[in-house]
Amino acid sequence: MGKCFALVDCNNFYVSCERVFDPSLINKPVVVLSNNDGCIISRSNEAKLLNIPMGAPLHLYKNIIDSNKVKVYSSNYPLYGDMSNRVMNSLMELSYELEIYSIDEAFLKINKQDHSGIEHDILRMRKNILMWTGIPVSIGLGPTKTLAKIANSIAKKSQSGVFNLDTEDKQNRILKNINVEDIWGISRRWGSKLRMIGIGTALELRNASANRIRQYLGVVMQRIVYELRGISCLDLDKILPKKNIMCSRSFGNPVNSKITIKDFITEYAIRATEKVRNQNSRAQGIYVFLQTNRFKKDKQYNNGIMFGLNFPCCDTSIIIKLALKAIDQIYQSGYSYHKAGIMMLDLIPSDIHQKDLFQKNNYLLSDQRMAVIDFLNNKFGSGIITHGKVKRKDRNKWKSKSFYLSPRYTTQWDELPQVS
DNA sequence: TCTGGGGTCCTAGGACCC
DNA sequence: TCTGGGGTCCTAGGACCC
Repeated sequence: MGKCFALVDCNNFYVSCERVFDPSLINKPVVVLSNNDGCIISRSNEAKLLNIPMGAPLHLYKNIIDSNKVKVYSSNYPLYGDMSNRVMNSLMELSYELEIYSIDEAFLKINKQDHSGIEHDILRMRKNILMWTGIPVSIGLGPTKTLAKIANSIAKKSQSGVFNLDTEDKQNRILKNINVEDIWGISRRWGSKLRMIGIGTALELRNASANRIRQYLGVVMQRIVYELRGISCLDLDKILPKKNIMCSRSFGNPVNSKITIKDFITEYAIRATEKVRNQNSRAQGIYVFLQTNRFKKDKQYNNGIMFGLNFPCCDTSIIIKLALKAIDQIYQSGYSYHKAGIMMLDLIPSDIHQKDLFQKNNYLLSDQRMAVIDFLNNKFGSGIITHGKVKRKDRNKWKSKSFYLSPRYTTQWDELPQVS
């Protein structure tokens, strides 16, 4: 018997997190918004039934929301991140190989020779996750990741929350009803290309000539064909450190002052560098960008600049200086800015030291300083130790909107301890 | 009035090298 | 007069994911 993959997907994850801490939301239509309260990015089943689409701008659905008393929440990432960790930890219970694919999804690889007990184990795991974390999950099983993904979409609609797409019989039956656009890795563009050559369903794609598909659409699509046939081409991805790390946000209100933009970019630089240190990396370059609002008819301006670093770096104060220099170079007065961001580029492991002894010593001091800051922020709440540049004054005026924010139930201190 | 914030991989083409 | 062929690295852009 071959491999078996499982895809575990938290049902309506952000909504489910809110429901854990406010059970009155159960069985009611609920939506969670993107940063800045712009779009709807998570919907309860009840909200889906009201035909509120994924990614819909909130303002276009105000009427439906009001008339159906849909509960609306701003996104609360500290809460969702913490709940995600709890779910992922629960998944380790069965000691299958695990790949955390996103905040609300994970693949498992089951290497047992005998697959007969799997469904039972998986059903029990699902029950435990619900009991331990309060989050309902759906689990799809299949001989490849792509088939496990499809199985998951069936599991979501099933009573048990688990579906195994193991036999050819089931595969024939299910794939016939899956549109190509709904296959993992295929979206609108590729979908319409496939339709142009008469392939509209997963079954038709599975039965197509792999070589012809490769010629026409490349290796990625060819792999999908094999995956649909049950020949595994995509293994679990090891949790590799990220190669780039970004921090960007749109502002709550248009900004035209350079000072304010610098305040924001400073914040983003602090966050981004923190994330880089968190995965024990250093950046070899940064990219800073600034944008006006493309949905408005205002004068548009959109620019970014890249700086290489002389040596790999994860020191916040150095990155801040560079990011501010970048703003000096790309900022143009006379525009209403809407969004800015910083990307940390070409990350490499921090233990790759430069040979130069002098540099190494520099790292030591900087690394110690950063470690202290990270430790205190971690222990006493993010932002308790910060860098002199961040000005709190007037900040709320441009801060991302989140009118509907729930408490950070699992991570917030009621009172911050005093640090002198 | 109001439209998210992250990431990945692959390919084609140019520069450069022997 | 003749003006190869193959390899690697880098970058920009396109496609996808949640």
